[in-house]
Amino acid sequence: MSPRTPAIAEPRTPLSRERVLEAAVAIADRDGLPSLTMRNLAQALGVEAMSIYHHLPSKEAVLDGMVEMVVAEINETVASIPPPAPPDEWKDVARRRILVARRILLGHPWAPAVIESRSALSPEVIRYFDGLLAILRAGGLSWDLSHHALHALGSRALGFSQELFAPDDVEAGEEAAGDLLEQMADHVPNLVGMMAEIAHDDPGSTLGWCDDQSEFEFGLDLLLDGLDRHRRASL
Amino acid sequence: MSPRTPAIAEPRTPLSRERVLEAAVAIADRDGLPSLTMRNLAQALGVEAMSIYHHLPSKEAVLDGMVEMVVAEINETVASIPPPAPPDEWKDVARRRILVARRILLGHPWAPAVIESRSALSPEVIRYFDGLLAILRAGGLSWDLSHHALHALGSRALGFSQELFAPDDVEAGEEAAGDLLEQMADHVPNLVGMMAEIAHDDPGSTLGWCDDQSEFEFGLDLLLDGLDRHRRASL
DNA sequence: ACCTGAACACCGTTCAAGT
DNA sequence: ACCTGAACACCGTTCAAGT
Repeated sequence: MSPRTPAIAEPRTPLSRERVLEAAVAIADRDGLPSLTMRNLAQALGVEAMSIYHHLPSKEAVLDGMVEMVVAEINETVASIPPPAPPDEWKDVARRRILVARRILLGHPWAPAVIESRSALSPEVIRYFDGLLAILRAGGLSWDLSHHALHALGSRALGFSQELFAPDDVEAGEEAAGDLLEQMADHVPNLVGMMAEIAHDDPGSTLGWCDDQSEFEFGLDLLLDGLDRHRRASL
Repeated sequence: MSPRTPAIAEPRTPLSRERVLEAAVAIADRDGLPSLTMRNLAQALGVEAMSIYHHLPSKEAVLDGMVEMVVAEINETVASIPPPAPPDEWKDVARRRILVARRILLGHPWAPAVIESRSALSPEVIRYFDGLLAILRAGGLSWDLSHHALHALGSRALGFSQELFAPDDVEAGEEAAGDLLEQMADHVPNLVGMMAEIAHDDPGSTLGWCDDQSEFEFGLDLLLDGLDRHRRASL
């Protein structure tokens, strides 16, 4: 309109690797991973799909970058956790670190699957494990035991454990589970018994009867306690 | 050639759900999951892609069926393992069952990822867990502890734990890992130290320095031992 | 009932062209 | 240097048609 308005039609902030990755994370967070297509991503950025390839070489690179983004957030957050003072505190410090990672990952439900699908190792993930390793060492675990510990914890170290019975729609999932169990009741007497017992102890919990958070912590403590027992046995 | 040869041009065995799934498993075993396309699968069966939809409603259903196939094989194999006699043997029986599942899964490298990607629960997987639950109960674990145990074991109960540092090409992966660590040496002193120590203890093991099988067993025993301690504590 | 061919609505990506 | 439009080589799947 005005005479000296630059002729450029709304160039806005120029595209960049950072902006692309932020938009990608936002789409996956909001609409789920299947909605993350190159065309979709471009549209969110107000740009054509092919423009992205000027900043990232491929969609795989986009996924790699998204993981970096999330794990970088984890690394920044855990950096403020103080290191263990007496060796016996290593468990609590490792625990806190892992639960912080978990809290952040809960905001990015797509992240576990994507992290596990990466065959290349990511610098940020490596940094995370290096920090955890520092805690194990400070806690008095040998190099060998620390190595075993990283493997034993696996993705749990990053705060997630891919649940085998995790329907994407909780309500429909619970109903389907109920139907299936009822239908197979004769073939799966133990599962039927278990569910009956749990429903008895905690009525009204047939829906959402598993608390993911406390199940995660139970498994985590099982591993941390076992590792600490190994440590004490080797003193 | 001969006069009374039926006019049908080599109909062979008619297509069936079973045949489709067997072919699908074979393709994924041999060429990897990305090679499993509907067109590819049809070609292996000597048929057009659309013919498959007469026996399976979708590709998702094909993947579901493939999981059923593999876990059914596991269920058949573990069926011959005798149940625990004195309660204290439950750990060994559970261990044997899980390692059998693992051995079978090793023949189907695509299976872990596909199993974890299924949101619907599979009858064969449910049967497997029901059998494991029977062992836990026979071993004296309470319903509640058994429930925690299933969650804590998670996919480990089926014999796999998705490794975070698992390159698809081992040789290239090890080299890339070495390069990356060297490059980030200042930022990841603990990992560098760990690798140096392990290389020192066991020279010539820089390549393939992690024995997946023994790492799996270490983590498994950590969990089983912890669960058994809970059991004894509750007596 | 079972299978087919063509077509549709998507993908990620290459390439030559624009500014 | 950065972005675009058209096109390519794939996907899974629908549909009308064949036997």
